Amino acid sequence: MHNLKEIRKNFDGFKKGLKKRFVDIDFDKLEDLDKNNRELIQKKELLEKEKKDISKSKDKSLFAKSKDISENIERINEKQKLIQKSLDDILSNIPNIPHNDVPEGKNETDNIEINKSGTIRKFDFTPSSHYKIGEKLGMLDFDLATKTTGSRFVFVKNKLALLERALSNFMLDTHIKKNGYEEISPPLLASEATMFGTGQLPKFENDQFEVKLEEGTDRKFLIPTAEVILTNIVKDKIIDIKSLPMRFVASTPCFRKEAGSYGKDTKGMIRQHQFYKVEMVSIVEQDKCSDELERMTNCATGILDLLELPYRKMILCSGDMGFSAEKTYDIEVWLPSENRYREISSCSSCSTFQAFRMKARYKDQTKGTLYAGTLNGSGLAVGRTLIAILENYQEKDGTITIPKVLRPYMNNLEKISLN
RNA sequence: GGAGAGAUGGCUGAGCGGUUGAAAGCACCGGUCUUGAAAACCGGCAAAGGGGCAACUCUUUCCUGGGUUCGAAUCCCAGUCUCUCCGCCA
Repeated sequence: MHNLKEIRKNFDGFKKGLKKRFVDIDFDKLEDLDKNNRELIQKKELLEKEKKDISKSKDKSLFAKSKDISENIERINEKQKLIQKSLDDILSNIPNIPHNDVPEGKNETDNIEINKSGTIRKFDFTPSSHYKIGEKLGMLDFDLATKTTGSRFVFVKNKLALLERALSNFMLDTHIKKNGYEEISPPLLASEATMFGTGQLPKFENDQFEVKLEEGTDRKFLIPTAEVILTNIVKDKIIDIKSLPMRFVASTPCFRKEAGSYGKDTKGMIRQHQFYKVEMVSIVEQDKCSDELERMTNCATGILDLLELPYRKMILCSGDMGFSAEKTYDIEVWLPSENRYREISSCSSCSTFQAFRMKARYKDQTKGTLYAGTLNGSGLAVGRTLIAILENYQEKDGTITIPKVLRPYMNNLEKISLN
């Protein structure tokens, strides 16, 4: 969320920054409400002062007057709270302002490739899709998931289940031992406030799975990504600057409704309601965001390098970025069956956007109390990594060669085959 | 599920109707001392919001939301969370 105080200082700059996002915001209304709000606050404070003075004087003759003032304050307060609420409603639905580096563009077609890495394998047969391979091996079962649960779920079985687990462990180990992240095994449910903190609420409620609880109790949601719960570790906190940067990593299931993606990637496990993802989160001093984003992105691509999977790095255009992001790199892995790259990781700097929502701050010696910078990135999406391995490491006979770095995690198994 | 106890600043913790934004300690920052460091001593140190070019100033905030009162951290009600005991269950 944006700080109204900062917006006020440079309203035109604010408008201009958001123009890149192609969002429809009633700026005039925002400005009006703010002006109105401040007038009411001033009125209220004047009366409050008067009341306070009477109370301090303990002069009984003034008590009746004080009561009058109280009523007056109450009236103004009602009005002011209403305006404040409209103001908050508008503000909490405004996305982050794109960083200067971010190219202007409408949608994913305007994203820009930064570089490619790895070699694309030449097949002497037509490469099969991951779901065909998986089903033939009897280790991916979509029909069974439909029976027990519904669409967009999958049973991963046998050696592929082991591969999935191996991938999680391999990624976690790498980020923990090599990249300095602290391992976390977090709750998979998040409160409403937590979901607000990272920006999933209020605007994207439709994408979230909410858990049904007794009426009147606080709402809870299945996390759509560990980013939500890891980032909120610093919610409502004044962080000791010495503990920055903080880096967390977790492997968790993620739950998404995928509303509005009907007909998109209906086959296979590219787009599921539930999937495992290894997520990295960094909390940094606010001026360190850009450096940390590069570092984090390298942590993500490092995994692909080790797995020897070909990929490319994209910078997202303004129109394709997530709500809370100021700058995002997508890492796309090569999928032979589709003959194209598909997203396998997304690393974003959210500048102070989430920190302001969460009230996550630290004290800087010269600059006072500052909002922290928050970053998140997949390192990597485990389900999609599984797909990439199935497709890139498939052999003509339907078997899968296991990448060398994963073998220690799979009892030194070298190949996945029917037997 | 039954019975209690509690929630105060970065942390620990006092206060339980009237300059209490809040004692004390720790942490942190500045200084004196020291060859340097430690210790000791002195000083500083909450956040959010409003006004002001600024110095500064005002308001709010002691879990959240209501209420009582001229006045609430302190009393009442509701909610959230934490802890202890009993029961139940991984």
